[in-house]
Amino acid sequence: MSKAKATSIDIAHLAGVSQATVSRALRGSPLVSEETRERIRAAAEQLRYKVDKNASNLRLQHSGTLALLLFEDPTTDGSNINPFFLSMLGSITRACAHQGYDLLVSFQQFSTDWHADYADSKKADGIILLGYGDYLAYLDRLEKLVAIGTRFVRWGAVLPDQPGVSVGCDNFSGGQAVARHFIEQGCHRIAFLGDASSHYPEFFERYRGYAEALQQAGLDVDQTLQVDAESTQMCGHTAMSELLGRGVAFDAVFAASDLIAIGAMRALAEHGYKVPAEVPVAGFDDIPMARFASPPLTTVLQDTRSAGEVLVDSLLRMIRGEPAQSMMLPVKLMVRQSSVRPA
Amino acid sequence: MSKAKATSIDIAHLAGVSQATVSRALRGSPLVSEETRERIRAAAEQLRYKVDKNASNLRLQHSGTLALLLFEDPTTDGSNINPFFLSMLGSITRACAHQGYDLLVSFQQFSTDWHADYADSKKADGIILLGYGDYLAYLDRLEKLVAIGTRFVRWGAVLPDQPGVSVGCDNFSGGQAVARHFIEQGCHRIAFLGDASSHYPEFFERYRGYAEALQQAGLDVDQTLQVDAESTQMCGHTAMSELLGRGVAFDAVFAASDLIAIGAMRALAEHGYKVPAEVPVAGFDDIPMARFASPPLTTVLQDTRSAGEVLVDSLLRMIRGEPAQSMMLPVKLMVRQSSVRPA
DNA sequence: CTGAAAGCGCTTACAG
DNA sequence: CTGAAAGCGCTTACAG
Repeated sequence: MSKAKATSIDIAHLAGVSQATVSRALRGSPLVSEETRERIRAAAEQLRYKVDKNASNLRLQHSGTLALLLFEDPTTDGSNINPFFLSMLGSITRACAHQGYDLLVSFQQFSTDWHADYADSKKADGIILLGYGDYLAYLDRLEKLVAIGTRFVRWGAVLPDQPGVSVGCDNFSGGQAVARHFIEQGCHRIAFLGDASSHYPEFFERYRGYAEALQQAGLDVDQTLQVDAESTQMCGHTAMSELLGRGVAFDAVFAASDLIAIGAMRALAEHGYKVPAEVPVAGFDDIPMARFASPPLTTVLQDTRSAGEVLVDSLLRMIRGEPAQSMMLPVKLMVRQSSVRPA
Repeated sequence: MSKAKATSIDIAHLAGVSQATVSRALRGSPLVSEETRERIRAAAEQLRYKVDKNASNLRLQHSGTLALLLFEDPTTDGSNINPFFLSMLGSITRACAHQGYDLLVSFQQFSTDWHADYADSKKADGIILLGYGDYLAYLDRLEKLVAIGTRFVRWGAVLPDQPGVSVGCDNFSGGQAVARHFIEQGCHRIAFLGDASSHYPEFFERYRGYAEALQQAGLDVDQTLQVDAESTQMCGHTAMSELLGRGVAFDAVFAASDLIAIGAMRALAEHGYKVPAEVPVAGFDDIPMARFASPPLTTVLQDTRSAGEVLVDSLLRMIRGEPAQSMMLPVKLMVRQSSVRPA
């Protein structure tokens, strides 16, 4: 199609210098005279020369690339990615660009033996782990990663004694804020839709915050008001139907994620309940569609923008051999119509 | 942290063979006896060996990687990526994984001199171009890409005589379908919100489809019913306000994208108009939040899933040196509440 | 300030 | 079926 790509030798010939000098000039070494450098730059431009990254990386023993591994729970229908992760992906991409790193994106089946392939094969200098799934099943993989010295950060619940570095939001406070918001409006029997066990620590923290708020208000934490659900609309719909089927009284619904909340609202509507007049509802995440739900969904904002920056910064710090710690990001209750009973 | 990564030489020593044989065995060459191969596989596993991609790629002169360049219009607020592109990104990622390719994701300022850096530097074997922006300004870059033999596909309007390979949906038919849907309900003065010039060919095709449907129905195409807007909610809001300010009569609104439609619906609500009772509205794209808009938004589905597959397949075909052509994907009108006047 | 040379870790003709 | 050797295109100590 077009003649083969120019190499540094071609530039050297054109500029009348050695190949080594071309490399130095282009990498900005101070050992090259301005005059020579200019000549080389011109030659490089003329031949549309670009440093071969494979050769350069091989020599430098690094890649200038970060890998983002997106885990998806295999139980989801697989056709659409959770919008929360998509927006994390957007912010991580931006943060990488800012730092001059490339970002390799990959979906992983939770079952595959993914650990460290990217790092071991030198395709990436470090790894960002993103996604839900059974945390306990995932834990020993993390430990293995730490053991072999792979640099990685993960997004998720930030708990004591975790392997590696984690970045997550303050799920506990978020759960607390939602529960308090309902309690302030006089709700006493607040249902919780979402898994609440150490298998899903993010949801569990939200649940713990919710339970704490109830107890502080002198309210019971009633197990029959909790229904397991993973983060999809369908699960939300199912869980809500399940709750309605139980026949227990409740006066508010706290869904562990926005997708669950949206599914739950649909179930409520199908059963003839009015949100928020009869049942106030709140979610968690503040995905883009939350504000466009009907009614607009009260939720807890996870700031994906700063989350992406913190993830990338922490990882880069580890790559440079600097210390990096786990970090918990603040959340913010976004009160919208779905949770506010008309006066 | 941990000892240096194992190389093929380490494996060779361990397995008692030459380094060349290790390479052959691991690449599945038939020139290696099963017995030897097994021994090597075991040694590799024991040392947790992974082929160094930089070395391998350098030798093989390819990268096994595709680059996705996401252009964003610099006039948007920059904090959030268009959800439509996000879902394209999701589907492209999946398609790449399917084909065993890695995906490098990068945001590009429309102004930067992006062309072919990824390909020239051998970081990627081919490029996928995604994003709006002034098409005319972008055209000569495409031509340059073609000239230097870069393999790429772009998502966008599929027009005659375009440089390179394009994949896009049938915007014309989509626009036509929306207009007809309104006309069937007796609407005569359908406003169009969105740019309608060759600078934005996707919107323009939608507009042309709309105009064609009007003419076929014997209706006027009234220029005062068209308002420029880029694909953001804010622009939609502004455009709708502008239209209302003009004081011209209209009985339906066709927004060139869902984001525009959602912004327009908010403006309509602020001005006291009921959708769809007083003004039916439709959008384009079918982004996830469309069905959760209030009322749920009638729109034109672009099948991002197959779009991603077609983009990746076409690019891979080009990389293999096979012929690849531009392709137009079918669309589907999704009728929801926002466009249907109550009887 | 510049050049000759070694070497990063692979893959694959070439020879056996 | 296996090994010795060349070479992919860089970067950087070493020598001048």
